[in-house]
Amino acid sequence: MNPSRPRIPEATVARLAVYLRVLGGLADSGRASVSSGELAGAAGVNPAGLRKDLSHLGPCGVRGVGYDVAGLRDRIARVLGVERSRACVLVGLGNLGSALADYAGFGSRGFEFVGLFDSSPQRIGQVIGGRPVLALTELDDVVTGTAATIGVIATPAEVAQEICDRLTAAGVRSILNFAPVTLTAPAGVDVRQVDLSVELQVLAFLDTSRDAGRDTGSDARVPAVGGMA
Amino acid sequence: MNPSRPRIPEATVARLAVYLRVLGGLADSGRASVSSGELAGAAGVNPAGLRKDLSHLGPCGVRGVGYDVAGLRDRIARVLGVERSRACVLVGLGNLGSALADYAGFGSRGFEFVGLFDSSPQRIGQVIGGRPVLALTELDDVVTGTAATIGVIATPAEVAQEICDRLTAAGVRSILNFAPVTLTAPAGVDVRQVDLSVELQVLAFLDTSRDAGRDTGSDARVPAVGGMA
DNA sequence: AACCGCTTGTGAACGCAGGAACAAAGTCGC
DNA sequence: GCGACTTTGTTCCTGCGTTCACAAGCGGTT
Repeated sequence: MNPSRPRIPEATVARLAVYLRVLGGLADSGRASVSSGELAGAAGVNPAGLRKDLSHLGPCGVRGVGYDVAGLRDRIARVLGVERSRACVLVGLGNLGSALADYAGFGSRGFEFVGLFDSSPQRIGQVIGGRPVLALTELDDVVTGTAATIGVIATPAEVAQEICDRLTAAGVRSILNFAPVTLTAPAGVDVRQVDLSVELQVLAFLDTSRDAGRDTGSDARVPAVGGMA
Repeated sequence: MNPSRPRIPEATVARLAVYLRVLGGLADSGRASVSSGELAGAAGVNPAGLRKDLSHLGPCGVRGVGYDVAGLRDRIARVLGVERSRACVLVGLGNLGSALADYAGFGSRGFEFVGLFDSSPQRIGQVIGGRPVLALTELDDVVTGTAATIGVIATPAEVAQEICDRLTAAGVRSILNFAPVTLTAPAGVDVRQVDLSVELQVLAFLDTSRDAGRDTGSDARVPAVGGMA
């Protein structure tokens, strides 16, 4: 209940980001206030769970009325640390990296790519998402110069660990890795892994077990797709 | 412990997919057997947890020796339902969709895109990842004709729900959604959400709480940048 | 053939997340 | 001004996931 210090469960943080997106949409459509039930419905979660998540921020609603859309949005943004723009670097501009660099969803949510890096001479100098692709040799200078603390790895798996080492050596402390390898990073560095094929394989398993499972399928397990992934 | 039927926790399924990837690498490098400790290290998990995960498949190791790499790999692949190729359709071939269509990691893990769809006339007819982009009007015929059960949505958020409806109406029962919206699907359809900006926001939160949390950072004298934003 | 070391598989405890029910609080209507 | 309704914030409880620790089993060695 302490508003800022006591650590918030990671699952809650992931949902807060979802609430933030929904609130942004509501604010754009002119809504002034919203109830927990409606917000939970739009986010795909349980209303009680949503209120519990918000309780980690301290009281921020008005009983009998609901939540102020803009106020709650700003409060969540502040807690998540996205109320100010954060500098990120992106390494690897193949298909996936280019998609990430050009993804408007990042810029609109407080993330700015201050450096795009690739090892291929063919890609260096290209402009993707409004920024030029730089050579890997400039990585260290850019990271230290911009004080970027977030790095995104979209390279082939073979070089991902090396890039991770260089990023951490340059001062990056949070890494989002799309390469299908398990990275090892020094203590104090957070690494989040997004493996697209893992997501598909989980789907395949659910599909298979549904086909084969006419016995268990009685209850229709609806796992309340909690889109954290 | 029942080898195949009793439902395996979803968290375990996700890790099994990671083990499968690691085992594939070990098999390629000629390794014949591997211990739980080594495999856990390569996958970034606890050895005891790994053994518990594998226990859901029934006994599949040899005490005192370890696990047979190829045998365990095939067994996991069979449980996950990826030992045979699965037909998938992909809707939305912007930057992200094109990256997905061209991502070799899918094909090598038992997923084949049997149909790429987009609404833009400019993209229809283009060949991406070896397959032509089709018009959305053909979606229903392709899904029913190929018996595809998995659909991937990489469209703008505005049309994602409509695509979801069309996919489920055509018979798709598993959906991987990259659009930043919460989809509602009929019961019996699994939806997994991958929101890239949510991942970054979780990183931002960890970063912020680390900056503010002077208690945890006891051991690491992080010289790094002088912390002026 | 028996011992010993190594590794798996499992049982138990701990902590955490999720869900439902209840009390507090504020607003709207009369 | 007062009552009733609405909605939040909290508390309890149930279940799951994770971790630790130990017994069981197999191979190699003497």
